[in-house]
Amino acid sequence: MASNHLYLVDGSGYIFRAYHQLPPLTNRHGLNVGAVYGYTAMLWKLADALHKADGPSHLAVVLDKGSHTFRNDMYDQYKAHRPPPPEDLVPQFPLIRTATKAFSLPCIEEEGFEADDIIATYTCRAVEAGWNVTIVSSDKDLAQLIIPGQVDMLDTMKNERRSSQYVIDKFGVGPERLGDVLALMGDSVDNVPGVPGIGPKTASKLINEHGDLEGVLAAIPSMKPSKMRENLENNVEMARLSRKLVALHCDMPLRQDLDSLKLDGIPPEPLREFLEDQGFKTLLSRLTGERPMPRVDLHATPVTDATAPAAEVEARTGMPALPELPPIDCTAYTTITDEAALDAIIAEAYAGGLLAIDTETDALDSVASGLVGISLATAPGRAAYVPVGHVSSDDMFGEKPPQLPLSVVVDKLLPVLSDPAVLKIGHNIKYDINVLARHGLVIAPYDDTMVISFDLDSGKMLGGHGMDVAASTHLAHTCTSFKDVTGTGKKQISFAHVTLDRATAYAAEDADVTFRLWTRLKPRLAHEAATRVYERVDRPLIPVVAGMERAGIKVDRHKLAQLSSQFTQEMARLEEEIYAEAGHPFTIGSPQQLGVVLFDEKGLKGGKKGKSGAYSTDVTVLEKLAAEGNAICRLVLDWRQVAKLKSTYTEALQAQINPVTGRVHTSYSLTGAQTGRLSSTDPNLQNIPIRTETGRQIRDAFVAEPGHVILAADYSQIELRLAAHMADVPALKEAFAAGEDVHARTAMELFGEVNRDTRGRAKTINFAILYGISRWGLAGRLEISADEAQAMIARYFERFPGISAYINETTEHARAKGFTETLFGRKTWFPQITNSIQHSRQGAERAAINAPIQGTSADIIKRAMVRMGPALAEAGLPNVKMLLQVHDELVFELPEGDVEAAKPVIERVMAHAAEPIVHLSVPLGIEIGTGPSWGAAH
DNA sequence: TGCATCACG
DNA sequence: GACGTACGTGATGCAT
Repeated sequence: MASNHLYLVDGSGYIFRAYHQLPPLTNRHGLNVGAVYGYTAMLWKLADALHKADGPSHLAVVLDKGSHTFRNDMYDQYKAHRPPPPEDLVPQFPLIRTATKAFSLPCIEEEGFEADDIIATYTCRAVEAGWNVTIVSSDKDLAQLIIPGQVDMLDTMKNERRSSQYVIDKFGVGPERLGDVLALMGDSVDNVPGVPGIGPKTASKLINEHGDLEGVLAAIPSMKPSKMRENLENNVEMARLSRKLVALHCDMPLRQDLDSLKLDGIPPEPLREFLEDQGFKTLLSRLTGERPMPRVDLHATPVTDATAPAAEVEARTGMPALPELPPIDCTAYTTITDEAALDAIIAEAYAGGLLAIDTETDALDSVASGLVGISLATAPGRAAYVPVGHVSSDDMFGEKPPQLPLSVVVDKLLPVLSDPAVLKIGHNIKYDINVLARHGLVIAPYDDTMVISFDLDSGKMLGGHGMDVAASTHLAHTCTSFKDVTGTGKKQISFAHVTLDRATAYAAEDADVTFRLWTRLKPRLAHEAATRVYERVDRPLIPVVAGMERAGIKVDRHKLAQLSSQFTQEMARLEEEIYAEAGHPFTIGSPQQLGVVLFDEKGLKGGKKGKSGAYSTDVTVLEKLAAEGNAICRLVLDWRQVAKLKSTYTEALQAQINPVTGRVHTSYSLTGAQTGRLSSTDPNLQNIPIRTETGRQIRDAFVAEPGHVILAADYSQIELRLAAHMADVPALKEAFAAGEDVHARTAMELFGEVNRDTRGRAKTINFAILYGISRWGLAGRLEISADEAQAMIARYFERFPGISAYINETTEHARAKGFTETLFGRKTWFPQITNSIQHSRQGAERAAINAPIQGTSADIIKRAMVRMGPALAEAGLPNVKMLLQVHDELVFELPEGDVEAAKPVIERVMAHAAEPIVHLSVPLGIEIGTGPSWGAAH
């Protein structure tokens, strides 16, 4: 028996939510239609489920009409505090009606009645008739209507069906008692008063104890005296009124009967016209069947139109549009296998003064991999591939393809690669510098289109600044993907096994694309005031970082192995104890299983969180439970720490030791962090433990060669110093100038006394300021109430007035211009800062507050790195090698005998790295330590 | 592949 | 009408 299933769409509720959660979108009339688009896509999805299991057989959209309802007659404050809808949402209301009509769906609205009551009435009628009902809404009031097995709710934005279990999880009572709980809680949005001091937890507790609201009110005299009893006594009538306000009414007059809501598919014509008018192309193409149905990701931010940048750049900077480039043709490239052809392209490079270059290797690691081929481009479309390390491919039956000997290619390229008259262009040229350095080749001068792209557009390019993203953004070109050439997974082959024609098409394209990118991006540097940061900070850093990667750092394998076995024993011991506490073995590393053990089996209270609905078992939760005396939590915390150290550090690090050099060579990304910081991968040497004693032991495995020592030099409190300078805070500047303990000084200003507690709190607040504070966040960190946190922030701003001005000016600038700048002019873009979704926007604001500070710090240490080599050489210390950078720290390896001479040079270079471009009003403090290992140098 | 967790500045 | 609580990273193990 096919049963009827009625879908009731809460259109008014949906549009508010869609407005805040979906990206803004403009139709051809210039109207913002983001919410309408979301609504249209949702209706499409619902209508499309017609006849599917759980899909609708009947459907109606219900809208609010007018603002005065019988609830206002009951309580004049009802919904009184609600702010007027945002300006660009208002014109979308009528479009909702238009959209619904375009789908030929019934649209129900009654003057003087709220959508909720109409939905309730239809639900009751349908239930009486034995139908199933799905209410498409996320309004918690409507959850009162849920009936297990017959009525449920659908949240289309989270793609989540909600049954009575959802109500029980969220409100502690079933749908039939939800009204009583809501009445006690009140609702600040609808201005339902409720009872002060009673939130969801207390409300559900009371209702579960006393049955319903009247039961609770009747029980007041038997309650023991408390603030809560007092609140209840004083608000009996308010509670009764609230109960009436939240109650849903099933007796509204219905103009359309149930059967008239039948859904019979959607006539295409009015819909097509509507979609065309609004410019909803994706939906339109689905309607006309031009393209297979792509999955619409409603949350995706629209990507920059690949053809737009030139015009956009022109509009923004006045830079004239550049001439068109010829189309990219991957079949037009040549494979160079004889000397004459190589000579010819080198001659072209000399003639034009430009040579784009890209190297292909047999692995991703620039220090360990072998050279397979080099591609060269001398003009857009004019590119060639020089294979040098290809071996037999599958279809060549073991025949090695013809190619020039590596030594010949190296000899021929050597002069042009270092010729000052030929600019070499690479995309991530650090990689090529390292690969070619192992064959004695030096590249100079050079440009790097990846770094240029980063210096122009940091924060704008969602997928990073790699070749594929850069090509599609700036050239509207989709590159041949590496995986298309080499395959993927088990079938993946090394580039050395790729046939020459395929290799040429792929590799020469990269050189061609690099050349084209340079023609597009290089001119923008000057027009967008990014030349200084590129030429004075980032470009000169490239060979310096390349050198650090090649140098690597010596790691004591035995020390790591010894730690590993120590950790293994420790874990085994903890495991046993944990299993004993739990009563059975389980996978401790599985947060899911751990959650079951702690919260279901042992009954600890910790609640669920996160959209997956899983229990959270992170440190903050476990620490709290451990402090309450739950032994198992402390054991799990200890186990986690040791497991982390073992898997991420002692084990993985041993595997990363290069068998040839006996050292670990990390790879730094110059474009990975939006603020301008470096990042480190394979392995990440910027997160080696230091905060705990056990973890610190890992640093002891980073050692110097015999006769040498490790020297670590740190900027002390550099970000706080920069904040003091940039926000112009006299009290902080004085403290730094006098060499005082700034956190203590802050504690004095805020609390009037300095002790361990106040200094610790002051330190937290100082950091909070750098990260863009919210009272909620600070409250959580300090374990105080939001009000107290608010008072503390107010006091901070009062004592350090420059700070609040800095925050306001920085966010204002970011909003107006779209980016922030460091003292050296490095830009970071914040496209989300005008996002209509509140939390996206606020996230961008916090990041914008932090970026100038973090970014200036990055600029300074980068300048120190650039100057360090020449300064040491000039001081007669060529054997001092810079190995690592960890954001505010530089790590060196040097002969023992050089230590005393090197210290003042390193100190001076770091302390004065900002000059002469920037003069800081605070000194930069440097702390230096030395020892046989990295651990000992701290 | 996504999520949770945790290592660093 | 609901959200989710500090900035910036990268690596790992589990579960799907």
